[in-house]
Amino acid sequence: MTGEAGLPRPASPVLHVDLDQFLAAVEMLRDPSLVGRPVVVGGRGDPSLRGVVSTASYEARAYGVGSGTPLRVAARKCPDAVFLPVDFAAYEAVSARVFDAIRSLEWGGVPVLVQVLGWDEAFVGLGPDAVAPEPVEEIAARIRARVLEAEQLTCCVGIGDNKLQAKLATGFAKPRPGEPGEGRVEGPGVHRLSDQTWFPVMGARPARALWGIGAKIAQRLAAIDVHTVEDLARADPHRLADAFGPTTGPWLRRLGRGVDPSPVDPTPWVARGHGREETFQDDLTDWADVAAEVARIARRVVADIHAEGRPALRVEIKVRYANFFTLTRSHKLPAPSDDPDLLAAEAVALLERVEQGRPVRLLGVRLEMTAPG
DNA sequence: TCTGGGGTCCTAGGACCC
DNA sequence: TCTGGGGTCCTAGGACCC
Repeated sequence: MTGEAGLPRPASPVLHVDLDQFLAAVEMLRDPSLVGRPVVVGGRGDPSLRGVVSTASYEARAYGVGSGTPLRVAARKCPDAVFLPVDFAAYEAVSARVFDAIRSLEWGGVPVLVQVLGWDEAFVGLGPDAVAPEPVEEIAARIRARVLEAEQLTCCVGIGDNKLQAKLATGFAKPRPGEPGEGRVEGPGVHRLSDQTWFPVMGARPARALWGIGAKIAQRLAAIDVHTVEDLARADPHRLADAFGPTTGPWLRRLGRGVDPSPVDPTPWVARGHGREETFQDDLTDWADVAAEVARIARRVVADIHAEGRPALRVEIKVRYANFFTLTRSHKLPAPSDDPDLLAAEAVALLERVEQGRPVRLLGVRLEMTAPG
């Protein structure tokens, strides 16, 4: 069986697992007194500093605080919230254990395939030739039970005929924030979308609801009179290709029709590159400081790529001025290098290609690595 | 009330080459 | 006379997602 692009298609349903309020939930496990309270995890955990919310607990979401809300705004909307800093190492450790627990599950006598998407999400599926004997809803229930048993965390599961459908189905399974002062309102925990229910459920929803369509693409679609998922499915493919290009156009059309030929790919993640960026609490005005900070950040990134054992092939810097205007400059190296002095000097040299003298709010350095192996 | 940090992929224009 | 046309590499920026 082949999909639209001639790629193998999942023969069995796909599941998407999404941990509930993950960062806040980990913090509640460490400090049970937080349970039931509005908890905001983000930045340095100090709402008087620059930063945004990474995860808000459902109690905090009831006050209109969500991912991406500036911490200062969150503190105004929900003054009683507990603010906590992002603890990368803690979430990574719990996340790894959760997905290991899911990987230990079998489905029809065969280990499941797990494709991790981030700290708190994964697709779960079977190989292309495997056939699941039991109803997929039973697997969903076993995943939720295993995650709860192993790590005392709750999660939701979406089921679909492909990854796109499974990912969107999870949204219907999720709890919702209640009224301010209340806790969460439980959702069903599991929801299933399929080729049969795609248009009845999704057709009238805005195209923006699709995974991969953001505000900008939605706006450009509206300009060619495509507003809903069904509009997108019915749109003239040539018109989409003209407006969005030969790759993005057909991909948008597939999104509208609920088609996704990509398999669940359990191959461990290999980063193309690593970068670090830093927003300064006070804008930098002295460009000697700017150069020194770029060199410092570059050396940290070099340490990151040393951990992978792959040299850098391209150096990129990012400069965000106080007015939020942001630009990047990059340079391909004549030969791969992992030399901290050389790479820091390359990063600093790129500063010569931006306008200097204006106050700087953020600096970033990114190193692209050679392919592994 | 200002707007994080870590990534990926796609597009588009110019350079350069045949 | 007017100024090919395709392919690839490099760079900058845009858009999206978690």
